Amino acid sequence: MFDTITIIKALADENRLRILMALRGKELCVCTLTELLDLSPSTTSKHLSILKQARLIESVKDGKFVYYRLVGEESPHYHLAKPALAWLTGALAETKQIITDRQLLQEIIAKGIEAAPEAVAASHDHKLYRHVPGIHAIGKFC
Amino acid sequence: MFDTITIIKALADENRLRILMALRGKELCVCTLTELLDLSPSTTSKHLSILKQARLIESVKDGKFVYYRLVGEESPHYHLAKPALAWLTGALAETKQIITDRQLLQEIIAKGIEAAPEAVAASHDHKLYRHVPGIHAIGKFC
DNA sequence: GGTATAATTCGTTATATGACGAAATGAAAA
DNA sequence: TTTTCATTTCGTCATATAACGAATTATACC
Repeated sequence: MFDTITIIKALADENRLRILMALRGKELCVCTLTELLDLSPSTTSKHLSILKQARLIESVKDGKFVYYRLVGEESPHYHLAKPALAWLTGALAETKQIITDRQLLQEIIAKGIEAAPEAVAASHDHKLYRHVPGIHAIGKFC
Repeated sequence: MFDTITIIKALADENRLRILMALRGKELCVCTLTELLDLSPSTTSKHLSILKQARLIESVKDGKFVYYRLVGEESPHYHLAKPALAWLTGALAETKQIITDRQLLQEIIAKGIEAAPEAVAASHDHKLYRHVPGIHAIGKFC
């Protein structure tokens, strides 16, 4: 019961719901999410730590960026997170705010790529892609 | 999105989760829930009003008692409430706290019936059953 | 009628939460 | 090496929340 309450409390904030919906099918770094939500970096980081403590998301460090993603099937916490995320997706994925976020996120990412074309070229050469915040796709880009 | 956030905030409290689980399959009045949760009547009433505003429960007045129940299929809010309640049931129904509550609730109801056998007799005669808080079963008693 | 009981509303209090900026940390770039 | 940038931690503030008791309303009982 305690785990479930922790999850619910983590879900009980609009910005954290937007984060979870933005992370469907991909990894995003803190700065990208900060721009999407229009919050201070410290606030965004705090929201991410709450979601992480609730075992809804996990993080990977890559150079100076920290990428967050929804917990994957291989995580021991997946069985608790999955039903909650499935419900949320059904309830929220096609709401105005989340549709707008999807659009905005595309623009934020496109802007980053345009600003650093050499980084994109490097990533095509299978080198590390550390110059722009960018995005890590998980499975298909949704 | 606003509706879903209202629902999540309504779920973000242990006592309200206990209420929702207690209401599965039956109607209960405020005084029975107050005894189950060991809270003041005003606090219990406030929790119920939050759940009602979130459209997760509805109420029926019967004499001096007010019975609360989970929103039924016929409610226009059912489509929003159902997935949330289904998730919760899966996550919580077999937790220690909720199992204990089921046991305790049986005892509270049994005690009320023992204290007023004539009321039970009246209910068997299809008369109104207003002397003890009691319980209204919805479908099978679960 | 008057009293007792169930429920709600209101005011108060203590705690929890979400926001920010400043400061600290760590890694890449110049 | 020094600087820059991404991130986190910490302290602070304003607001939201959960609890209670007192007062109010409505109904049943005597």
